[in-house]
Amino acid sequence: MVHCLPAATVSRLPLYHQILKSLLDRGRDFVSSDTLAKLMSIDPSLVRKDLASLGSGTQRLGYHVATTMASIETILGMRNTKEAFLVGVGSLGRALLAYRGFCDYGLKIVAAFDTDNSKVGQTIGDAKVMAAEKLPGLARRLGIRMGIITVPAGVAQHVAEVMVESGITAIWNFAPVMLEVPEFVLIRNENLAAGLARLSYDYEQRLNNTKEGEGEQP
Amino acid sequence: MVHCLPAATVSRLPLYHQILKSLLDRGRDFVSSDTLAKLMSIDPSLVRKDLASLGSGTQRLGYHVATTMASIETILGMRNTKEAFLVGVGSLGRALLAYRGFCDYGLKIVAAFDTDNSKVGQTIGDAKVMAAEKLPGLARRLGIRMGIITVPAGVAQHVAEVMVESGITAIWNFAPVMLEVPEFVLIRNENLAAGLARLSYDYEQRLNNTKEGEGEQP
DNA sequence: TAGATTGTTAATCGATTAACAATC
DNA sequence: TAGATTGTTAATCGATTAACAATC
Repeated sequence: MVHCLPAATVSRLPLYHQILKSLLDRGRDFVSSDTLAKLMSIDPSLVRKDLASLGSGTQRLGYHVATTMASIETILGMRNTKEAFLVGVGSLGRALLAYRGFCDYGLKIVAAFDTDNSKVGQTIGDAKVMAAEKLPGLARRLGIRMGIITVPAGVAQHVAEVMVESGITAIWNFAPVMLEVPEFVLIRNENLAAGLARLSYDYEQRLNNTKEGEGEQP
Repeated sequence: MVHCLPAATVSRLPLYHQILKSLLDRGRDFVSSDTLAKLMSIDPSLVRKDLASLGSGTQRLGYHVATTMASIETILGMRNTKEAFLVGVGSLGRALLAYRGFCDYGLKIVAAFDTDNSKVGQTIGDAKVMAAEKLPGLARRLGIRMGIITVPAGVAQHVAEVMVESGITAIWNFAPVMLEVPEFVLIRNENLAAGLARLSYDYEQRLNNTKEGEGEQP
């Protein structure tokens, strides 16, 4: 393996990228670990450690914005186009199909699938909606390796199995289910409700603290 | 503070909840830490440690599905309704408005806002779309504390500031920007592109490994 | 040169795993 | 009772922070 960065570092790279992009847009050439750290609410030395692995720092000046962005893009594989199929043309599926931003990350959704025949034939974004049963044949023919699941929880496991049988080995899963798939299949769960629950917990927590704080005052 | 669970535990609670729900649907009364661990691809002792804080385990039998779910719901504050405003009725905003699942988590999106007048007046899900300038007044009047941002990156910071000025203290942010807000404001970033980047990295990584593996064979 | 800022090492912290006694 | 399974302690691992020397 050329790069084998710590998992925590990898999950911060997209955030650095995002910030660097906005700095680039504003015409900044260099940025310091301190500035980045403040924007991300983390420690400056963590920024330095993360970016040291990219080897793009310059003492006294900081990090060159464009170069650092480019390194991140390479490491994350944003520059290699990955063609994907999406299954489940509900409101979330539609939103993902319509979103233009993913192509910056090398993702190209080439077709969408749904069991609802009234949706078949529509075009959303760049993708045409097709009948679900056409997926296996097309996936094989086009050599598709990535699948996006935006179906309801109840059918997601089935969809995942069909995808795997059709040669798909990386799944971006938006259904709130833990999919059971063979070990060689990559899964990335994007559980919106889990994110909400997290926010909800912190919210609750703060309410309780405030109440207690009030109670403690004499 | 009554509960102050480790951050890692909190982020797993929604996943336990999700799995327990599907077990309940299938009529299971009890489940062991081993079974849960397998479904989540984590260590059984981690499951026991997480759930011990809920105090719902029964030796020899495992965890009572319904009771454990209920505890999680209480801890995560899923049972308290939180009224929210959503700003940005694009395709993602529409998807969130249309999604029925959030009310299980205590979230009720009571209104949506957009600067595009052609969208004003529409009803999506249970929410009516209103003109953006009405947000501050309404938020104050209704005592809204939670905001959902689904606008493009470029205007997200501005929207966040308006929200904060209007009394909103918890923000669920879907725009790919790190928002700068006062310390007392809770932020939960839901960065889809970051998730994609993560999957993309693992995908790339595997490709490289495979290639190297092949190369090494004599 | 002096000063700012990186890169890197050691120290700390928190999360996960392993092991096993407690118990239903 | 014997066996299964939790709860909990100690050990390990990985991630973050603090400190500072290297350097442009």
